[in-house]
Amino acid sequence: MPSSAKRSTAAPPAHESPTYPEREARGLALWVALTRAQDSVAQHSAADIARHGITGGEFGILELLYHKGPMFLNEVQKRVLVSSGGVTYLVDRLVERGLLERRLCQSDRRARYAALTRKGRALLRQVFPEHARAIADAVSALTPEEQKQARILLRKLGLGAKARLGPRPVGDE
Amino acid sequence: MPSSAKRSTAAPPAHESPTYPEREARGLALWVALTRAQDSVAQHSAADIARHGITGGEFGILELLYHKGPMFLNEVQKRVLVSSGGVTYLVDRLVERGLLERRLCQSDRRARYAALTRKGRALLRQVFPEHARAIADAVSALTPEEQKQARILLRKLGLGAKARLGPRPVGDE
DNA sequence: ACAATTTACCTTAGTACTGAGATACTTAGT
DNA sequence: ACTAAGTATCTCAGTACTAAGGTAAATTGT
Repeated sequence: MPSSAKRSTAAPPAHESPTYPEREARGLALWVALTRAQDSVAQHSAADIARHGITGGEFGILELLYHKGPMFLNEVQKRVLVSSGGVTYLVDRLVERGLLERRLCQSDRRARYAALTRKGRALLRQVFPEHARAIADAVSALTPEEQKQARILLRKLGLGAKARLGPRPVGDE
Repeated sequence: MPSSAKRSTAAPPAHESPTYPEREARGLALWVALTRAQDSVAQHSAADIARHGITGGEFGILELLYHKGPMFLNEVQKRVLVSSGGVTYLVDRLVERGLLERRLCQSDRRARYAALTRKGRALLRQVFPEHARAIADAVSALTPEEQKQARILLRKLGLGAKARLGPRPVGDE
């Protein structure tokens, strides 16, 4: 039964890992934990969403419109984590399924806004509470207090990291 | 200059958002903060890595082998967040670039292990410390104490969520 | 009024994967 | 030895995007 134990007699040679200064080690450990946690919860989310034949990106748009109401596509793009081409692609697919409508803006003919159809609204009214429960279950390893604390820390982390993205390093290099 | 302000006279109608029980609202807020934070830091990581013409997945494998030494491909697959086909694909590309070698296992001819070439090791020796600094910068909105706390919470969250994935809901539907 | 710029959205080509199934080998049982 | 089952890896078709560039409409400056 120990199938790979036998093989390990021929396993690659041992190896010494380099070490890093405390600041770097701390940052890396946080980054790894952050990615692993996100991935695990994302799998819960995706599994729940997939039951309805929708991808995460599609659900993001549906959910946004369900909660915030009809919205111009450029505003949609700012709020979800996909590119502008991605919004077009996702909205196309949702329109094909009859969950979403594109409507023209009268005062600006470049602009369109997206709105849920009755069918889309009905779907989300049914699906979203279940989804919320699935997410709440997924994060329930943390107590309510810990969840609040984690949210505060993550918000600070996320906003800080985002702010550091824009300003290009000028000067040396 | 307020370009979209004009348009908002024709904007979609206001809308009432549904509300949810506290437990769900808390979980969703945490999930959003988690995803946003991960995305922002991931952009720092990707930007740093891209300077060397490598993707995140490729870097993950290189970094793993750099720190842990040669390893069987199935072990690699367990440690990075990609599928088995993905590992093959990524390793192929790294081999093509001369950064990695596939070696046969003598006692089990099904198995192969991957090892950095001298060139790969040299690349990572140069690149990884910079990368560690980039990540440390990206998360530096949190104090060292906050980073530790966040790491602990995220680890608990991630492991808990992962543990809840396996057990399939048996029974109805 | 007219060119230049900006903004909004879409199209196209390409990328980095995933998932299912195929292949090749090993192990266990008879 | 032969069969069955298990494991390690690869192949290939398909997916969900991204990035760059294009078109149309609005805005600005002259």
